[in-house]
Amino acid sequence: MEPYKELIGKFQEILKENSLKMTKQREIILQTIYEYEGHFIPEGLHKKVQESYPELKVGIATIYRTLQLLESENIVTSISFGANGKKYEYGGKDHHDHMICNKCGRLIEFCDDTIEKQQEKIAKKARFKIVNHSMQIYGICQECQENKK
Amino acid sequence: MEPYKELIGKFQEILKENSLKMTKQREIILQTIYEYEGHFIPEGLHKKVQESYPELKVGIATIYRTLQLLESENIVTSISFGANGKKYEYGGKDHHDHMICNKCGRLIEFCDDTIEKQQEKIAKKARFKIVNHSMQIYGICQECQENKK
DNA sequence: CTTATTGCAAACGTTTTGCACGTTT
DNA sequence: AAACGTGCAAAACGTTTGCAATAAG
Repeated sequence: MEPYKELIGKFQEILKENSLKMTKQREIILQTIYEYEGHFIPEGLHKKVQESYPELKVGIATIYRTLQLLESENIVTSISFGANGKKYEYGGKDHHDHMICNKCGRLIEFCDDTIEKQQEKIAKKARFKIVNHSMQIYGICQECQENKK
Repeated sequence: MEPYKELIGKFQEILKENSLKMTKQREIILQTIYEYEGHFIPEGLHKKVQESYPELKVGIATIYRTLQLLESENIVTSISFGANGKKYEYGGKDHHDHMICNKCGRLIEFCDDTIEKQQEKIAKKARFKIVNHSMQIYGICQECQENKK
């Protein structure tokens, strides 16, 4: 995975290009996301940031504003859950999709070239310009199948 | 497409199995969904129901409660838009996935056998039991590409 | 010194809930 | 009669916004 140094350099470039400023908050948020294992929700990120840097009193609004910025730059990606908000993850890994367990909520990652290529074909036919895509398979994960009660 | 008579029969069975009751509201909502062309949001469904049966004063809560029930029985399916709610559609048609225009919000349907089969392969490998799946391709639809400003 | 960014609290839109009243079984 | 469903209003939820104060360029 991309080293943190590279990531923050890329972020600084993006900021410069858009006449935005590098702040302590943005740096901490980026770092916390980079170090986050797996998927997270804005509130969880907020708690982690507050725990690590209580003296800064980072507000939840800043978390949301920064996530918006990072998502628009494809540094993080998100999956929506209707009224239940979004889950985010750091996007520096390879592209992948998710299987989502209906019982325990776990996200299992996968990626598949055949599907990726097929998507491109479909979009081309409809003259649809792909920006992004996501695919979810819902069901029951192996563990929950075994723990059935 | 499945005739309405069959649909309502199926619905009545589901209700009986779960010791739920058939009400005027549930019937009207089911019928309105069946007749809905394309995708809808809960508020739109609510308006349509109210217009057709103003004397019943169906509340938005009943719409949400009924949609929950119908979705859990796979009679409708939904796509989430994070904080922006969900779009629903009647699920009695053949399975299909969506391309979603980031500009105008339009949903374009497609379906593809290659992808469907590939999904099954992937799930089998992970011993994940598929209940459902959904796939979205985000981007810009043809029309919005032409109307670019 | 100009402009962007922040935290806070209030506002927002969607969805859910508590409750007394109605309806279905 | 018992159990479930309803409309209503209020609450809850995740998210966004207005604003005065603060910090970065």
